[in-house]
Amino acid sequence: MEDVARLAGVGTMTVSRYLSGSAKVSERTAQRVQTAIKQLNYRPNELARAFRGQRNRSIGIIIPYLYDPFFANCAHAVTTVARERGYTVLMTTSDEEPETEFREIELMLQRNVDGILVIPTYRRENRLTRSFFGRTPVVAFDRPMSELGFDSVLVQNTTGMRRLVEHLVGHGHKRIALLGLYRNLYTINARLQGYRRAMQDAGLREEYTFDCETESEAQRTLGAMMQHEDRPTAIVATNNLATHYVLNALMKLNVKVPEEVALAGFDDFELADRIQPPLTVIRQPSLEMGRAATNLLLERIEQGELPETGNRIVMPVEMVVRQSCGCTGTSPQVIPVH
Amino acid sequence: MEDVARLAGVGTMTVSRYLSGSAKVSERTAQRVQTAIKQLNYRPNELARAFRGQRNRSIGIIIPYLYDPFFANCAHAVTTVARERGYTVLMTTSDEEPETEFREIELMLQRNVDGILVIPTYRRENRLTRSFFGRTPVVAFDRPMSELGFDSVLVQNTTGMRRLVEHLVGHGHKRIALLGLYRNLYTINARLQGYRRAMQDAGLREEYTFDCETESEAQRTLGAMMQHEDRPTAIVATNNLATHYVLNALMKLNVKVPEEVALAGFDDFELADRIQPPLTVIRQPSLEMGRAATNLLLERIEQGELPETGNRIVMPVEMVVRQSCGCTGTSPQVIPVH
DNA sequence: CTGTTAGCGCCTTCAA
DNA sequence: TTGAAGGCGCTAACAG
Repeated sequence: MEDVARLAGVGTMTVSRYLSGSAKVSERTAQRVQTAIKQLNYRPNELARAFRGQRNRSIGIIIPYLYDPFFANCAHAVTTVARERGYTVLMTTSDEEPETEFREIELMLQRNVDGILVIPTYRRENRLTRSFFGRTPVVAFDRPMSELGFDSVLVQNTTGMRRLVEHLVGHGHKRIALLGLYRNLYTINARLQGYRRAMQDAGLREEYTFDCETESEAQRTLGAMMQHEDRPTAIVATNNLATHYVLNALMKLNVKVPEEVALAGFDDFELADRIQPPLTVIRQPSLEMGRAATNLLLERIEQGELPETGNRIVMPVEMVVRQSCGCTGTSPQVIPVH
Repeated sequence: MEDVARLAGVGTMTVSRYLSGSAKVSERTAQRVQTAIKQLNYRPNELARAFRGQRNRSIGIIIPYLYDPFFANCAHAVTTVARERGYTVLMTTSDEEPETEFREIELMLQRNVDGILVIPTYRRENRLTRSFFGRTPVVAFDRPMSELGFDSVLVQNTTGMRRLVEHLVGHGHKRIALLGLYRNLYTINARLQGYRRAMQDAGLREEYTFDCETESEAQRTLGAMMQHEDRPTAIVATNNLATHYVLNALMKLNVKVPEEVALAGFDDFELADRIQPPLTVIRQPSLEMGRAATNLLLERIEQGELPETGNRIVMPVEMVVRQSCGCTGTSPQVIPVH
């Protein structure tokens, strides 16, 4: 910067002001500075700026996996919003490991990010306290953070699953089973609650299991279930992986969907309407969530205020009715869930 | 740091040395420093370190889209390797816009990243020269960078497609059409070349079109093609999106796969074996690519040497033979491509 | 509108 | 083995 200043015959502050626009610079000097910058091929050192000033114009995001399309979509929205608003994104994956998550958050804090977006790992982490983060804003995302004072962006897990089950009840099903995966995940548990509520409301007997950690276990579980005399006539799955396990298991068991058993899942996926039968699912607004969470975080950063008690933003979901539930329409119907 | 030093009754340098291990610190002082750090809850400021020193322990990565599973997988591998080797990742998306890409790269350079990983947008960018990057190592990824001196990590696009076509020829097909998308993408063009070579080698007439930019255009194109008297008996698609368009179009046109026309695609996807019929595809090693590219970049960074002429690492692909090509095996066969 | 001074937190260099 | 001085590139604060 000094070189530029010298070449332009001004002080470094003039260059600084020209670059940041923090104060007026006369037309003529601006021109000269401009020229000098071009000539020297000068690039301001963002690192020095960040180091000097208070704000860094960067945020950190920690996600369990990037190969999960739902998370990847969220992450895409985050990078997009951040870019539009002039922020740099430090991104890392936790592999659902609390230890990794903790270390990576600490590293980001040490890099003075202005704020942190996190999809917290499911193990209770009493280390992720407000005091750990100091005055750095944090927004939790997809799963709330237990400690008070953290904003959270969530979806309507409970209501979504409830509507899905109600839809199956509407088809006349009396025996509806839930097959699940990762019970200790917040989202999964919330969906389970939705299922339970819907079943209770309909006066039906609940029947749920989380014994399908692997494809073969799912097959055994379903095999046993379907041999039973009063076997379920409909199944809901708590998440994509569970849906796929169930689908594969039913195929191997030669059970026809939806003729012999109806099926519905939570979380839409790209080919849900290309497979046979097209799947009825709850769709989560992944891009909107990423956008909302990032906007909220940037608001907090720019406002400079930490919330007293963390806000909860709950995003609505949609039911995408295709054919696996027993409906016969040829094109999917999208129904908002309230 | 000064506070810590004061509390421990030592100089700041001792603290610094203790933290970085750059010189010996006596057992006793180490203890005292350690305690002081704990007491004050001190965290070293990575930003100041990066600002001061030459190396930053951070890399940047620019990807077109994170919602594309292939890219997301690559990105996952990048974050994993970087984390293991103690690097922070600045990630952003270009949306395939050269302008955005350029600005974001510049921003990363201004943040003094130690190296940059980029999946370059397809428009020729004469601005991305060696001199633009200065002494910052760059590894291009999935698509090579035209300028000399950039390392590139690619897959066997040409050979992969060639084998795929040869496989169809092996099924006895004489009329094999290629349907493509994004012809100006390096990867797509390379695959086209593979198709052409295979067809020439087999003495067959080439028939390829890139008129399927949208689903409806694909349908029109295929509709016309299939009405023809000597219509193709097999189709290859250049990428996932093209495959899906073709699949949907064929379904709407009521053409049975593989009975009436065989189909094979480039790039595997999660549900390729759940759809009807299960798709025969070329599988790209996305995670391995991400790993290889990151390792190469970190090598360059730690070696501190820029390559004279960019190396090309070409990763092998696999052919996953399922049923859409006309094979009848019930479980997919994975065949390495040489 | 413009320049001067000082200091952000760390580490390289030199001296003890 | 330890400490003191100085400066990385930038900008807030205060003059002019």
